[in-house]
Amino acid sequence: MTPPTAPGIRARNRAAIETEIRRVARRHLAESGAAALSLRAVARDLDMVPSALYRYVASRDDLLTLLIVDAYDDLGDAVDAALGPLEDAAPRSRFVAIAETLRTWALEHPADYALLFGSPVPDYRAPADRTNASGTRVYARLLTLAAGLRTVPDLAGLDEATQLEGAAALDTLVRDPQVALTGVTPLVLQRALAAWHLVHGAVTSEVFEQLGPDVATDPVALFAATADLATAVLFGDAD
Amino acid sequence: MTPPTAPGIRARNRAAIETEIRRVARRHLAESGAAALSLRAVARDLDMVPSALYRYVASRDDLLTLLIVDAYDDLGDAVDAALGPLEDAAPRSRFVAIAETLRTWALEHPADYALLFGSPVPDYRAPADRTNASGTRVYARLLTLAAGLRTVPDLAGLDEATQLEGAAALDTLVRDPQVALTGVTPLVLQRALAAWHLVHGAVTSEVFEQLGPDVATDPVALFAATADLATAVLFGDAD
DNA sequence: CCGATCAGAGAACACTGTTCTTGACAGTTT
DNA sequence: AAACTGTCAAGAACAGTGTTCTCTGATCGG
Repeated sequence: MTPPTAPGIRARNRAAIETEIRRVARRHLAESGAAALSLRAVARDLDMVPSALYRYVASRDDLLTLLIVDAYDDLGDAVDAALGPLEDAAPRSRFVAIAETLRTWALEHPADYALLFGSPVPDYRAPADRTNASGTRVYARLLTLAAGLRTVPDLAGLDEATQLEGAAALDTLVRDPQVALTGVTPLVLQRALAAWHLVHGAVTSEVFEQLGPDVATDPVALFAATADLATAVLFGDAD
Repeated sequence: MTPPTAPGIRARNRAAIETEIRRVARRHLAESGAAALSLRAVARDLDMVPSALYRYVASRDDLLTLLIVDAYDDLGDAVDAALGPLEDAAPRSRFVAIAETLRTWALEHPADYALLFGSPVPDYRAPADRTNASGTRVYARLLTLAAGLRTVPDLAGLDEATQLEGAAALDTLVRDPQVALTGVTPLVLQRALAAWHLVHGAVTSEVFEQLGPDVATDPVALFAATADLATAVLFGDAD
């Protein structure tokens, strides 16, 4: 009955259930947060007994890893989608696109954002071999933008020695062959990191409501100004 | 036997046990993180039965609130101590002092930092009436620094319209009488927030190792450069 | 000294993650 | 077609959790 090259009933069922688990788990994550993610609750939603879940997932931590990779990929996809139409645009508008995508995605998926960029889950370390590929996608995008820069804008009031020493601390990282830093100078990398930290700090503050709710009447405009500031830090009036 | 005005055995015991609970709970928090903070474990360490703890603490969340206030005050004290000798120093060096104190404190108390600035604990909202006083101390310090500024440095490459719109989003906040914003203009406030976000993003990235361990050979120098950048954003070459 | 108040103990309930055993079925091999 | 093998799910169990009772003493104010 089944075509000769078919995956087989078994394999197909397994794949179906695996995606189903992911789906339910992500829903639970969104609704109750990472710390409250319960295998039993997921199992209940799937009309399964808790132990049965262990056929598909090695442990709670393993499920968490799955969700982390999923979240990283979701964010990566969102960034790629935003960057697609801007392929030939100036680096600074590409940077702004990344920043605003990060913000939008974070506000839409606060639990996922917390999972990726919030406090680390205690006694859990994400296995690098499974998360790295997805986790570095956005950073890679950022680095390609910085790679085009040979110099860095000179802001009034900067202490040159402090800046140089800070950049020097990234020297070994720049030379690390594992990180594909296509000829970025330490100074540029330090600036790019700072720009990213600025964006990131702003998003975290808004998503986690660290300054309380409703700080700004127009959060979008406020963030646009912040992102604009970040581009000024990284690109100056280049382009 | 007991002096007439003595607090009485009961009251004294209670006070002693209350501080003891705080002490043990903070140790557990530091060792295992907020999510793993267990009332039963704390009780065990105090040679108490779990239910006895409920004479002193209304719930686990209540204990968490206690720890949050403690942490905020600890950070506030650290910042105040760092700022003390710099009373007459330039705002920019006071800003740097706040930034570096935040970083040092965060690295020394990562669990407390995660509690205050990391992902919010699910299904827990810190009761504002108990945390506000301690929670706003550092922000108040920051604002007094910004209050001296009448204008904001003009960075090359900034889009003026974007900046103005972003600042306008803070207009109602500036006018809010509840927040004692001693005459800070929206533009200055927006810049101050950005400077803070930059510092904050850098600290979070380092404490939570979001870019992996050992990004910089000299994290202190790297952070100094970041803080320097933040002062340039906020103060320019003023002072 | 006595009744009111409070501290702590102990048991219980409803949860959690995880492991082990056991029975049923699918897929493959003979 | 029969026998074997690996997979799946169920069920029970263990240790842990937060929380709420009830009950016994100790401490307090009058």
